[in-house]
Amino acid sequence: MPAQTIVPVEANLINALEDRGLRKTSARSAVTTRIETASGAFTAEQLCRDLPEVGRATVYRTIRHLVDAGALCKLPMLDGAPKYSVARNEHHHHTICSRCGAVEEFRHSTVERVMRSLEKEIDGDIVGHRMEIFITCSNCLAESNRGGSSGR
Amino acid sequence: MPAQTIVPVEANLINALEDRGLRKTSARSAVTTRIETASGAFTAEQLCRDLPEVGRATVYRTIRHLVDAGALCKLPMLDGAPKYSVARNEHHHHTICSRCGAVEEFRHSTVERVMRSLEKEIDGDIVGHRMEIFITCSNCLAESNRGGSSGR
DNA sequence: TCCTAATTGATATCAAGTATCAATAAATTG
DNA sequence: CAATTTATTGATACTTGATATCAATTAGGA
Repeated sequence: MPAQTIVPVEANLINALEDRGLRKTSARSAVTTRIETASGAFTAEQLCRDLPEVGRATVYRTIRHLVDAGALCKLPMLDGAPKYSVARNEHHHHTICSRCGAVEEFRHSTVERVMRSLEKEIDGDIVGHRMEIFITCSNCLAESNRGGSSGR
Repeated sequence: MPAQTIVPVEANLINALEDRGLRKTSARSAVTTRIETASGAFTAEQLCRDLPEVGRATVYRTIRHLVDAGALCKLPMLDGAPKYSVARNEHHHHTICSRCGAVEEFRHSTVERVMRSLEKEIDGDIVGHRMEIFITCSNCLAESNRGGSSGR
């Protein structure tokens, strides 16, 4: 058992698949490393376009596995296809820039505390929650200050 | 101007359309009264099935108008088609029963207060937010207590 | 009533995503 | 390491949800 065979912890996504008893294949590695390399949230179609060597069905299947494993968050958008983002923290929420679509993760204890206070008011058992904050991100703000009305 | 011509305030949805300069047609009335009569949230396809006399395109168009007018909320679901629910209060959130799909509206000042405290922490300008609480509603709880494991 | 612009709805089309299934690749076993 | 078994792949067809087109129809003002 040489120390070299220890898998680096950064390889999160492919591990999440192996933990579920799924085989480590080149297609799945291509998908997971692409997700880990690229920055930020993405749609399934974007991934397909970025990885023409991997079949569409496989891309969709791999995404589904990752969501089932809790390694990816599925974010249904008000219009168009859902976005996916890597789940870095156990429980968290998202900010979504309504101008450029950038998604960031955040967590705040107050939100969780509010949930607990709502339990009394809500008729039924709370089993989960979801919260998205729509923002204009600092990049987009800077751009509109700089460029004037050019911000597409 | 006889008093009789005053429109009852309950006819909310068709009014919302007229307020936007849209004509009051029989197709639109059929859609809005169906929405007002039926209870709870619905999908576009459900409406189409309930109103075979109205064309699909018209159903979808009318829904879109109502959402644009702020009279309907569009709720993207984690899977499948979005649901729509009548917006009774200006600003509110939703509880969604993950067993039967029932949607209820709620509002709570604490949630809004939390939003204000998050403004300091978030990089960018907050332009809105969305929050859904997933519950097992009291009906479903009662049913599973009564029927045992029959809960579908 | 007449006129014009808005509306309708059958149809075609688009987009996102899933099912099928023969060919292929991974793991296992002898 | 070869043989065997089983999971996986991906081209294709299909499903579903929703929108575009456009001739026929209708609402509502003049």
